Amino acid sequence: MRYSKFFGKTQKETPKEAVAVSHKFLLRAGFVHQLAAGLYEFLPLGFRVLAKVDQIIKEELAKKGVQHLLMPLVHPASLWKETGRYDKVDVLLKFTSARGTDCVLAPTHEETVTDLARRYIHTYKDLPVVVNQNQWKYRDEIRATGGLLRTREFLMQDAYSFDRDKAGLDESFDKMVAAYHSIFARIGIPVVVVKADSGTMGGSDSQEFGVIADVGEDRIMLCDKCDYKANIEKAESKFEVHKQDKEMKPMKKVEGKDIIGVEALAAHLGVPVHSTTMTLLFQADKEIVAVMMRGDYHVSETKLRNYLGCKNLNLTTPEVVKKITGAEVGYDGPVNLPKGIRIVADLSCKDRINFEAGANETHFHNLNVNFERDFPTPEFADIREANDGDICASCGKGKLQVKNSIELGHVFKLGTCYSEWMKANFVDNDGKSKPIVMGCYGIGISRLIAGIVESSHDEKGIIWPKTVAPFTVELISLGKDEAVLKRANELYEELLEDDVEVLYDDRDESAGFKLNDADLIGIPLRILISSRTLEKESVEWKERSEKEAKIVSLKDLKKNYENFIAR
RNA sequence: CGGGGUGUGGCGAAGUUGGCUAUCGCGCAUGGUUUGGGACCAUGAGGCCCUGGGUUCAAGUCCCAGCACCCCGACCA
Repeated sequence: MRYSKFFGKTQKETPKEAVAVSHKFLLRAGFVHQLAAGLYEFLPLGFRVLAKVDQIIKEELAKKGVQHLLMPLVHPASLWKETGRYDKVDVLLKFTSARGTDCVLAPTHEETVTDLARRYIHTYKDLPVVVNQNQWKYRDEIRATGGLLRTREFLMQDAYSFDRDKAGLDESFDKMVAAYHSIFARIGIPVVVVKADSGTMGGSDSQEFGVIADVGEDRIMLCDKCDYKANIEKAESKFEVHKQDKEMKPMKKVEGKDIIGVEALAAHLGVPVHSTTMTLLFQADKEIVAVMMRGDYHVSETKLRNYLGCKNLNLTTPEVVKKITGAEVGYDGPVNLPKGIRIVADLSCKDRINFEAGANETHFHNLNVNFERDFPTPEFADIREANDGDICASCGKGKLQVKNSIELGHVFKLGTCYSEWMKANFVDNDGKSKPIVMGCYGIGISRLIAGIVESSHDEKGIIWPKTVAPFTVELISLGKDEAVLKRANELYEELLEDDVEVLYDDRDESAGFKLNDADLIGIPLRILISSRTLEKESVEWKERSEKEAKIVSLKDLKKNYENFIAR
């Protein structure tokens, strides 16, 4: 392709909306254009990258026997009502067709794929099977951010496995995890795999594939001694145990007016932060639960939700707090709560003696509170979000470090929830009808592109890995010298003959202009011809990832190129 | 969903207490000089100053309403 005829040009100035590095470079270099919030057009450069990633994913999955298919973007609402997700998924865009049918734009495809399964899978002999599609999704996010990092409409690879039992699912799952590793390895992006929560998808044993980057919205914890890795929502750590009093002291009510935050409170009361207690009232489905957390930790709502086994979990409103405790928010405590309120305390609260807690009276706290004596001993559970620097629960030695990560892929063992909701059953070899055991596996393809840029760039622009670069070679001619232009044109034709994906910058522009554009676009190999190089029957050879260029003679070009590709 | 911010040629911006023909840089077109790290000269094209309403002799500028986009937050008691 001649750059002079190419659709989509570079820009010198960064559009003001771009904050994330990937967003800036992808816009400036002409890979994408923003149509509206969270909606992007892929220009020829961007589309070429998208197509390559798409292709790599399909090839790697096919190697594992995964079969490709394609399901619609528009679904009848009835399908979503079957699983109950019609009213539950808040990013679901609902609309009515011209014929008056209620429809949704698919944010994911469990419903349609399970519908296909119940139509086409009848016997255990049809199992196991894994199907995949790379299809657009629409999620009506309230807030799209960071360019391609979080869009409303995005291309996603989503595969679904069907097995006759749990053991089969484990096998399919492992196969898909292996496929994901080969996909990311082939693309050349370093991924970190962490344990994660399965969220509204349902299921268990979920793992996230992410790339570490400051702009990432996920926080993951990595142990610096062992290979324990987990999303912060799930991470398990050891809490520091502090020396406790031997004897219980009498409980004492003290004033702490207008003191916000545990640190200020601890200072005011003259007690260590770890002996303070936050008591939070949660609405867990229909039940109200009081949650006690040691002052130096925060509640992991994910852990709490999993422990309680509830679907919806929210903090109660200040009005409800007032009604239940009789006090303003901020003074809730476990003592004198109305009878029947379930109390769950984090493990870090256990074995404490003489701790602080809110007094359920505006402006007042209790000191020297004790379990059993002052209120019924609560249930204890790990509902704590690990702090940066906590000791790893897995090896007991290393420290957990928090890193930001961009979630690129997510795999879940769904089990039988969808097949039960939608009656996708098969007849097993014992003659009994059983629900199909499912797994699902997704990669955000458009987000992956942003992830690649986030993890592979320098101050001048993008550095594309060879496998997904929009072109493999950028050929640049410098100057107006007839001989140079002639040789460059010949070389361009030769490269095309050899099926090399080449972008030929044939524009009549200054050297700096063209070289800066090349750095920005980030094509892995740059071959430059000028009168200076032509004198020596050679070209300048510069790999985007290398600092220095070298001179390669024209007759050795092909050999060098073959080596470059093979590397 | 809460808070904050921004809307002016394709991009980035300036535009004072309301005032005369809406300004600058980049980009674009034409001609010429240049060509190894975003060259230069000359000429030129390109505007519903987000939309609607209002105030005024006069509105890019003030007021009201709306729309769009961006950022932060959305449990920390």
